[in-house]
Amino acid sequence: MTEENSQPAETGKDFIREIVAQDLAADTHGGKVITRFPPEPNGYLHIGHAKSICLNFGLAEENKGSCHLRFDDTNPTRENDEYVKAIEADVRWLGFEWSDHKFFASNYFQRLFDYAINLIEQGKAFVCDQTADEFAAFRGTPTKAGTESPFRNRSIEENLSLFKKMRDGEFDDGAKTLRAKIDMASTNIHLRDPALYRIRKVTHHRTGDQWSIYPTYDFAHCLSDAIEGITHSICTLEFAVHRPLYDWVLENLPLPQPLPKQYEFGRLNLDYTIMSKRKLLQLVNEKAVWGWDDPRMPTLSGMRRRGVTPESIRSFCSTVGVTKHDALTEMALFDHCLRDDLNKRALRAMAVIRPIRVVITNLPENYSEDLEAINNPEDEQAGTRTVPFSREIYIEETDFMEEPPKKFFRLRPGGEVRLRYAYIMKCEQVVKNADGTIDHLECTIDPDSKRGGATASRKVKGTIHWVSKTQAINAEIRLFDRLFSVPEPDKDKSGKDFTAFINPDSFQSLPNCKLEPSLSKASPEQRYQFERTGYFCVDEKDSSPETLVFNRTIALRDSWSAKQAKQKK
RNA sequence: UGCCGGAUGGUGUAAUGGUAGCACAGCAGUUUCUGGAUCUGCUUGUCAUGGUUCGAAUCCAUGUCCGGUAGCCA
Repeated sequence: MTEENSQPAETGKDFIREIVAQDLAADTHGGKVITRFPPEPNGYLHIGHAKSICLNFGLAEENKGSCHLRFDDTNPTRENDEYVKAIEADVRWLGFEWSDHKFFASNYFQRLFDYAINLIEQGKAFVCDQTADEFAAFRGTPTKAGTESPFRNRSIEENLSLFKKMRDGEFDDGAKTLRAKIDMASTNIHLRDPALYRIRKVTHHRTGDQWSIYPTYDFAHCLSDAIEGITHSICTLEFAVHRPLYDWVLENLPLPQPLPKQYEFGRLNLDYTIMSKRKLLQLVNEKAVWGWDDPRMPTLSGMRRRGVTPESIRSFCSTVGVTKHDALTEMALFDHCLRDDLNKRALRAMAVIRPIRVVITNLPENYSEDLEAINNPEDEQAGTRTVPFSREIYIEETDFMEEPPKKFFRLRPGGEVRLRYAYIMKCEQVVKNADGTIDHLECTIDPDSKRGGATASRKVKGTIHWVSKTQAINAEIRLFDRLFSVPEPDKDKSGKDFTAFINPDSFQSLPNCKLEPSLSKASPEQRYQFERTGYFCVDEKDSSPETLVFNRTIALRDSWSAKQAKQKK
């Protein structure tokens, strides 16, 4: 990561960096900063996770500490190894490395079990026979204290024996739980004797059938942090009410000091998309998208496939900052970070997405010429390339209008336009098919108007891109738009499901695009700007040398069509 | 209704008792062989009411609004 990206200069630290700096100054943790990114392997990572990854790994990097990648795999019913693999790949792709600090909560199952025994022995945990419904009914309400479970005062010996039987699979799923004995009258519901262990006779993706009981998040997470010597345990706002329980568990067990401390920040919300793993999974399962890596998905794998760069995601995360209140960030901010990065790194090329054929009548039949084009005006190192020019070319359908509006600077009957890197061209004739559609255009060029030529400096308002017909390569180009048609699809006032707002026009395939020949050797990692159109990359899954498939990562800013749209309104 | 948080332009953020700043978006220009990029300028803000203070976005009080929280999910 470049330093400019990681911290905006001259602006204050966010509140978490402030705390870390204070802890360092006060030597609270012996000068160490150890954070962790703790995904549950039950889905793919999305841009919201990227915010957390950048925070946790960034904090470690900035303070010469370390950040652990820890899989929070305490609920085997919905976790699996495919997700573990995908999560690792995504974190690496984002540009972060955990070296040998890869952990699984499931690695601690035995120690967690021993800690549970310890609590029982202290009389601070008990085995409860209540059903889930009874559990809920006895919990009380925010205003009414709960009622103690009738099993709360079992003897330590009985608890010990029962808990071991739970482990040994002697009871059915849900028949019993291990609960902390805290305070059924607490104003914080999470302190009303919360469950620590539940029975789940399910095969775990790592421990197999070794366990029939699994620790809850509240028991496993804080202890995992303590076991790993985490100094700052950073999570999202909704866990703030769990913090007293986090502290209670740690303070009641013999653990190395100082204990880790939990801090909460506001998760990333982006308009026109959703950030819930459950809902993203629903889109995948209901085949509303092609999969987790659909280019329209806010997942890291989807964004990668669309051509988004990890650098742009990091700069975006740094731009949105870290605060304690929930915010809804505009996608436009992300778009800006994306374009900003792509503009610097993308190789320029010419591609015609919706072709019209043009015959240049004042050129001989087999005319062919090589022209020099700049690969990236933002980066001289990128050099130049050769683009073939000939008697027949393709231009963009949208670059020609028979009856253009005012200020249309492109081609019109009798009008002139500059062909990028080539000649000034005049439209002489529109040749139509029997049905009235345009078959092709007949044009002439000014032969002295090439760069350096006698008439090169003639003022022509518009410059358009083109591709030589004989050397053109065919490709499919896929255009993507936002997945949802409203800013907050999961917050509908009338109670409609988020799927009701899926944008039906979020995907469009153009199968007959014409590309300049240099694009034949494009690789999925290389980002391109198709001049005047947008940023594109080869689809990592569906493209092949025989049939190239490009994805549009994002369109170029387009002040012309923006103005047109406004005038229509 | 309890408890826990939070509130700075349209959006995201900074200012840690001393000139409310930055970025995005928007608007108007400049420039251009990409209607991209660049560059310039502009509009818009401290939730409310009191209090403390020479001075308050910042401290105090009260209120308002918003979010979280009542899985054997994380």
